[in-house]
Amino acid sequence: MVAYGGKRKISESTIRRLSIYYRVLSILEKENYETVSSKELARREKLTPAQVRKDLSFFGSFGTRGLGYPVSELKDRIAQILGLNKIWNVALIGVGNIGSALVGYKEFQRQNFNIKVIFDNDQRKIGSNHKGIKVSDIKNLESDLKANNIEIVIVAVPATVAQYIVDDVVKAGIKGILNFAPVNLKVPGDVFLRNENMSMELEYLSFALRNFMNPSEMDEKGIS
Amino acid sequence: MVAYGGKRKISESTIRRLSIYYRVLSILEKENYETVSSKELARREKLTPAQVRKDLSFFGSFGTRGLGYPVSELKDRIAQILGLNKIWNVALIGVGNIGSALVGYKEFQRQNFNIKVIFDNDQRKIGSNHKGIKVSDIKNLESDLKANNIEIVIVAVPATVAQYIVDDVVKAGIKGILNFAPVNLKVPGDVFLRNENMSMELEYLSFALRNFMNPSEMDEKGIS
DNA sequence: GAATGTGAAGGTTTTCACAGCA
DNA sequence: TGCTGTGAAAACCTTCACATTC
Repeated sequence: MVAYGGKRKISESTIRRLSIYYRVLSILEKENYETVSSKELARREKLTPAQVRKDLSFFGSFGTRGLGYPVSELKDRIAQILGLNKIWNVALIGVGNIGSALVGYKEFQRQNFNIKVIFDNDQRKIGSNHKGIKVSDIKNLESDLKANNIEIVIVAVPATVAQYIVDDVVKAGIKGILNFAPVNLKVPGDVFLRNENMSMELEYLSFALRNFMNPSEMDEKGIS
Repeated sequence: MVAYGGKRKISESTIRRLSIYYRVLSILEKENYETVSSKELARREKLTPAQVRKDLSFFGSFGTRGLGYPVSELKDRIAQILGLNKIWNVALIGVGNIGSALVGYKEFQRQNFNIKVIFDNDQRKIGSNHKGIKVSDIKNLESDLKANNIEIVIVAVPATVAQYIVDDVVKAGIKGILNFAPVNLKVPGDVFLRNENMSMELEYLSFALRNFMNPSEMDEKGIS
């Protein structure tokens, strides 16, 4: 949970849904909608209207009774809340399989996450170009992070070395880390660490297919 | 939530944590641990011992009082529960940025998710080889899915075409879909669909860094 | 009339605390 | 004694329902 404005507690789920609202509002804006109701917003993402209203109410009163929410304005407000109204300087460590996919990931760019530096320890990769971004030697980590005013670091290195890398990243003063390695990393109390585990959702599918005949069963009877 | 064994309700979070336990148990097994307590399991992943015990208790009594859980046995039991004790035949649609990263993703292989076929609509890619897997023409989707006994399909195509692709995948009788496109897809009630949204965690970091000085504040006071 | 904003109710998940067993 | 397994309590999250506003 999260305290906001010194008062209200905001759950992780609410923040995740803000991301979703932001995406839908971007689409609605392109489709030239001026306003949108909580009902319509909910329908588009299989949520409930009450949930949408409650989520938004934690941050203020953005709607008009009888009318709904102003699309562009709400989108901008959410961008502000999520911190998407500024460009984030991001560094990527590791241009292996996953790393190179992230470099070209359109969604990051669209949301103002700007990958400015890439690090690797492979001499064959160092100095080369990945979509216009030069690959730096991991040896220069601390100085290059500072030189580029990096605020967020994405770690896409093998699990075996991830902790060492993260230790160095922390030493360089970085406070936000996104980790793709399947390992629980230790960071000091003043560092935000999030993990992205791509096989978790596949495992969930595996569990579901293995144990149930169809999704509705998961809510109801179930089998052994 | 999920009903299991016709009785107990199991939450999505519990299943996600089973994935985590499975990973930790694999490591403990390699480190030659014979048993592990809920306390140690919790410590390694920043959970509580009570949580670990409760999660496991939904599926049976695997531990010994006074001693803990047998590592290898528990690992195997969880594999069974999650359906990881069989090889899953997986197809990947779209070998763009993300798609090509997934082909070589070690974690999938390690957990018995076997990408057998790759589809694309780009003539330059069709026929070529990606890490030993031939890229098929998306036109042959239905027949190739059947010929390879595919059970799970990973969708890694642009958001604009994802719904059309998924419609075809559903028509081919596939019941498990993992979607990487940032869009809410519609599937019939008998199909399991999970979404992987890689920018969501980055947005969460952005929110946290924007609004709080450090993680502990998120649980306590908070600022505006 | 239509749709927000929000206390209160209802439901779910986590934590507590302890009985029970090796 | 040490640690599991589990009802009960606490914390948390979602939904309801309605007063309020445009």
